[in-house]
Amino acid sequence: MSDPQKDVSLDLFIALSRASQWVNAHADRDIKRYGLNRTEFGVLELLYHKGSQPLQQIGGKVLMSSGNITYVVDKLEKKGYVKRRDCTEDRRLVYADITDAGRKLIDDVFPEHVEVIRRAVGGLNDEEKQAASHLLKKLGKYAEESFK
Amino acid sequence: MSDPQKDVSLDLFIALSRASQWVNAHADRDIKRYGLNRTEFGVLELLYHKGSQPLQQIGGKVLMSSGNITYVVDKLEKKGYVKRRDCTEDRRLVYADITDAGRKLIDDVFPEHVEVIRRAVGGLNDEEKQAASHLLKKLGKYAEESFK
DNA sequence: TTGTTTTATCTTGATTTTAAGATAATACAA
DNA sequence: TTGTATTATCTTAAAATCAAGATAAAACAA
Repeated sequence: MSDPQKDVSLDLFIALSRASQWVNAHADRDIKRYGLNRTEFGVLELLYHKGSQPLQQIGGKVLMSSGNITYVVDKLEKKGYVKRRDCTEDRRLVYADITDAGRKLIDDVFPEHVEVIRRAVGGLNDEEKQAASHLLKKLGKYAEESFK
Repeated sequence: MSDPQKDVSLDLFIALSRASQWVNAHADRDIKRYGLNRTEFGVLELLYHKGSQPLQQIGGKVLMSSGNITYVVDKLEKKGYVKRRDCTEDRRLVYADITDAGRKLIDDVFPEHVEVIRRAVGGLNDEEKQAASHLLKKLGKYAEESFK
């Protein structure tokens, strides 16, 4: 930063932020068409692909505060896509189950959504995508572990 | 997405989101120490590095709604880091100027901030960082241009 | 039992978006 | 030119979203 030549780390940081912002703009706009926002869609998709989860575990996977999970699940429940179910063994736990309507929504829109994402990342060819994925996984994993 | 093998685009999208999320977690935590949040810091840094900007243009660069620009600039102005200045040629425009206090803040904290970012992206070596930057710039540029 | 930990909810404040409105500049028609 | 319509910019107010802390309930350990 003090030296005149561009800093590679800062350069990477800016490129990462920009890329994420713009690719997400595509995804968000698409999700909006389904009457959901990014976090709602993320939770619903998680339940679809991974099955019922206690709220606690959802938070860990989507990187969200517990208060916000309650809020998001509330909204999904109001929309009829998710149902809460109390755990009988451990009564502190509350499971979120996807409903038939929720499953149908994902069935209907997920293929389109993937297509939108595919177009959004169309700036790279398959080989480049793989290279980028590999680097980003390494980058993300390190950033996560060193966050403490 | 219907075929069983992992989709390279979706894979990239997830890796991008995760990496951005975790690297930003480092940056956000650091920025908080200065009494600002990510958007405030982003706007202030923009004014520091690129000079005075009409509010409108800030929004374009930081990808924010016009209503939120007003809010963020208000806060920066209350904190004494920014000053509004009406444009004389085009009276619809309002410039945001960084103040001496704002400049001093960035002078003081930017080096530390860069250090935090450098540590956050420490999962890659310089060569990998350059490769990642290159790919991400390409990715971001395409996503931006195809967003319309 | 008592105290600690885990989990979910509630509450509150901060942030963001959206929509509407005010004002100014521009384009265009008469 | 004059007047009108359109467009651009910023602000305001309302509603939605998000995040953090406090609370409550249940599980667990001593």
